[in-house]
Amino acid sequence: MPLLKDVTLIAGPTASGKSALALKLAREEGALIINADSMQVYAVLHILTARPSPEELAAASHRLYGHVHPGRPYSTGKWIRDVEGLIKKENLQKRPVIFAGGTGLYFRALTEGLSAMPDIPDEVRMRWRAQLVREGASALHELLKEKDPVSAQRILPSDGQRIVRALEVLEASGQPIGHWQSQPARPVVDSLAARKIVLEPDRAELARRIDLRFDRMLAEGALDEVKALLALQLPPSMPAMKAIGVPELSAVLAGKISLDEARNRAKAATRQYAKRQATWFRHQLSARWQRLSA
RNA sequence: GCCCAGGUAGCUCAGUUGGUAGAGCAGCGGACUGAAAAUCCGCGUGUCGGUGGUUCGAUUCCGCCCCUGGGCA
Repeated sequence: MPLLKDVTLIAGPTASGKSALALKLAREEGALIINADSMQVYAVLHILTARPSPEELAAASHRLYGHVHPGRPYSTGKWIRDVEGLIKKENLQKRPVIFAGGTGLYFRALTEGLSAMPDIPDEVRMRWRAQLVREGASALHELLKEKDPVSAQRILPSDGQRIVRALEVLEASGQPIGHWQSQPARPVVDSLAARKIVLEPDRAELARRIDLRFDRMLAEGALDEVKALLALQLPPSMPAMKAIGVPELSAVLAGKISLDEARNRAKAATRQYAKRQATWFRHQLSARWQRLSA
């Protein structure tokens, strides 16, 4: 599949105004907007993930928003395959496309590709994750040292998630994860031809916007949204259950903390998330990205 | 006005039998190849409310003052 050429990438921390910018450009250029945010893919969560409003959705074509059931395991790999499917199905080589979102890894997958790796059977994945919960990260790290010493050296004994990933890839494929990661990856978009924009707003200003936005989310019915999500009875380890605001508001519904407490915690969690995003964009994106302080 | 309890990091508080202090949270910096809104690493000097006194030395003991709660009038 040829690389997509007529592409705009808009990255930025949460609440930085990516969606608004994407919408403006899309209307000027007749472009299609594709979501590059790992949480906005989930159905049910539209308020808490700050998905575009119905009016915004009507003002331009949007794809890959809310298309995943929160109980379905999703991943960067699935997303990039969804993108490739869209490109084929809608013949996007012939149309300007805008990717907007806050998930740095998704942009990397777009511009550099993901190394081909085998799918991990759900059974294998669930088993290792359960073992992580039971035995803790450092015990699994000991195991990894025996089975895949190269990875064990690269991964800290406290980093449970990466340890489990290395173990499951090894079990499912018979090869260490490093073997797969050294395979050449195939990008999806032509990074040199693309217009690449990162929004980098002032931290204090961003914090103000985050506060206002979370208050607005509550006013718009975020609590009801969490109720609807909880009604699905998903394990709390599912990614959708970890969206900022979900654990906090669930605790309110369970009578464990006050709404005010939840409000403060969710705002703090959002600020911390924005900081991690800013760090990623600062160091992981190439110098060829245009950085807007707005 | 009197009595009691407080006043220590941005917040909540611990502590120093006198040798200028440390937790949680917040905040800041960083890592990042299929859960990435994830996962993980690192960073703690602050007139210890003010001012006098005792002392080699006071945030710690004593006096006075200020502030915040609560009680009594």
